[in-house]
Amino acid sequence: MAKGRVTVVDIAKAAGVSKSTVSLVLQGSPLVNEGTRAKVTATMRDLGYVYNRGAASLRQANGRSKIIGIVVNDLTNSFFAELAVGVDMVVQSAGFVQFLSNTGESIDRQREVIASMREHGISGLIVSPARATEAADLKPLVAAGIPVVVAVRNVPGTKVSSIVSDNRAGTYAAVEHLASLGHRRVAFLGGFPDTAVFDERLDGYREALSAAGLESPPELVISSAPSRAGGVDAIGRALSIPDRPTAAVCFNDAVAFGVCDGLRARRMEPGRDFAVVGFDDVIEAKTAVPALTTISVDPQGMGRRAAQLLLKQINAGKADAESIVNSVRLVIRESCGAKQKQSERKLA
Amino acid sequence: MAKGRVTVVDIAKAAGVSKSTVSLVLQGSPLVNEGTRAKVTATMRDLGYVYNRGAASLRQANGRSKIIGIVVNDLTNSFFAELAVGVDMVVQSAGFVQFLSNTGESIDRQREVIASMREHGISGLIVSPARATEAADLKPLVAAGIPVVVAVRNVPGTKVSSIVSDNRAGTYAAVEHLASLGHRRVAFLGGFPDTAVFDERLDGYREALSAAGLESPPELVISSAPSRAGGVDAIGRALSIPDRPTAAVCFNDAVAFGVCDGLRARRMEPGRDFAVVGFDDVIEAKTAVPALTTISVDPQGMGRRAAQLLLKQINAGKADAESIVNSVRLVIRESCGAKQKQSERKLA
DNA sequence: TTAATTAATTGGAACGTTCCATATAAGTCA
DNA sequence: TGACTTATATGGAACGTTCCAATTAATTAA
Repeated sequence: MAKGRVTVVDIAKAAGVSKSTVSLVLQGSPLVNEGTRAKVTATMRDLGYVYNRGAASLRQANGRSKIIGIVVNDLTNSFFAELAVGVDMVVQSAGFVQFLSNTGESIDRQREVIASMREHGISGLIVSPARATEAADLKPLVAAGIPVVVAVRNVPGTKVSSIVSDNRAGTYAAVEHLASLGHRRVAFLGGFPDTAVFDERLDGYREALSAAGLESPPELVISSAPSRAGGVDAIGRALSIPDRPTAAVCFNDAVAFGVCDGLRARRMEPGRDFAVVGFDDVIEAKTAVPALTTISVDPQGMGRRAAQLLLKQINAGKADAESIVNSVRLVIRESCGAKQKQSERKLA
Repeated sequence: MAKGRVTVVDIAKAAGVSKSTVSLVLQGSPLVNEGTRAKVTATMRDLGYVYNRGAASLRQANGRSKIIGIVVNDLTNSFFAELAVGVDMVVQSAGFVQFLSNTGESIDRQREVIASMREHGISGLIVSPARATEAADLKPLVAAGIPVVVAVRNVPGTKVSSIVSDNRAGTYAAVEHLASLGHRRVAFLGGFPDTAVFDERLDGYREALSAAGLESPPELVISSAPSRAGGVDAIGRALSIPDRPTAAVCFNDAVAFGVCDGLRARRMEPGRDFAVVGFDDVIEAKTAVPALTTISVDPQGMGRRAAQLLLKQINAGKADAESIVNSVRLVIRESCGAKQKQSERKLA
């Protein structure tokens, strides 16, 4: 029926007003008479008008759009998927829409998508950076006055806002808990040693051990891929050392699940024969058997907070870097054996 | 340093050519001399030029952009996250960028985000529709000539392209396999009965049973939420009926994991004491203990194919609906007991 | 009554790009 | 020589919106 798309001029013509008036209606300006407003909105509905945000933001000062970008390093990891969902929630209800891209830890891909997003005129960016992201990758954005918040992983040497979880406090609490259950040899399993997140978690583990008066021999920290397979591998090596650990705090939940798998493969039951605690509290942690004791970080909440921070900066116009650390909490379930100990105590 | 953003006019001025020439360079036109091209690209780099796609697609005929939209019903479900990743892959390498939104099964939210995406001028849409999505929700898009492909779930009565997996063949193969292992009472567990996907999977189950000469008493199909918790619930009910089933094909992997949990809670070992097969082949299926026998659907591949189909239609200009059904395959692991049977056979 | 105020509306210019038709320069052919 | 090509380069006009300054109409103040 229509030859081209319906524009404000078409609406104006049909409603018998000027395009300026239609524009005012579009923006909900109080300067327009209720009657005219009604007439115009009716015409818009009738003609099936769809707003052209591209044209709008072209005209608007400095081309600020209603688009924010979010790039994550691994969307197939449910932690980051949850993060994206959290961002989406607040971004959506603020009338923004999100460009989402997955880098799969590729720094080149990350560069590409960020460039592409800039071309599309994003007014802000949330990035969970790929490994080895440098400050230079984000520099042009901030130079152009585009607010950026990095999430989950920090980018060293960069002056942008960030939101990371309190990794140190998390593993500290985990070790403290295990020590209170009587464990004396606690391993740290999984993760790649070249990352800031790994270092922080390891630090918390070491601090808690020494605070509990326990030693932390280097052979008890065993790194591996931060995945389920990595966990299987790590527990295998952990159980082969002479003076076996009786408990482990794992780099993340994926590793912890792998550790459980590895234990079962050796006829050991996680929670009863060996205590394991994870990190992240992914959705499956609660329903797994045994339910995983872990450090809960609420990635969705983190995403929400990141988005709120970003929106604040977008609205403020000026973006002074702000770093927020997301507090975490130990949630005690079954895989650490605490529940079991408790029932034993009741029997005694 | 710069007061406003750098535009083609600035580049033209600095390079001593006209804006038209700059535009030609931008589009990689062969009409421009190599020398000028080099000079122009150099100036662009020097001045930190960033292309304004908004302005470009405003001018371009009918405002076709390099944006495609993807809306999924539940991004926290790794199946859909994988789907999105698959889409992202091909979309990215075709020079497009994706708007991604999560509806969380809310039809209102879906309407909002689709409207918002239209305003931003997407040139195509991939949607894994929320439950109860109607043809009317997609009608305006196709009327406007915007290619749409629905994935995973079909929307009845709509004339758009679709890509769904061969649900019937999947459960058929599962039942066939279980029957060949000697099972005579096979349950169908989990899922909501009001969906097309459920019906198709149930159909395949029934057909295979009758093909194997087995009966399919109604008490053996037990619906529940398509989640891990739903699985726990369903197996609980399944084991309480008089003539217990000895095997189950589950609505999806989440349900299957729940079923395994429920079995263990009753001191039954999945694979040994009860055969369970899932549907989807999520990443954890392979590494779980026991490894899950399931129907592999390769959501990432599905995403890739959906994106390819969409891009084809975008490039073709005209979009005749095409439906492709994604074939699935039974992958035999441990939870169905086949491996065990095999080793028993070897001993015999 | 006129002047001043308020309320509602409006035409044109601008945003950054692409497209079209035209222009220039150099080379080729009778 | 003049009339063609061919290879490059170019000024406007257009895309759909918003903003600004200006206009009209209705109301109030003096």
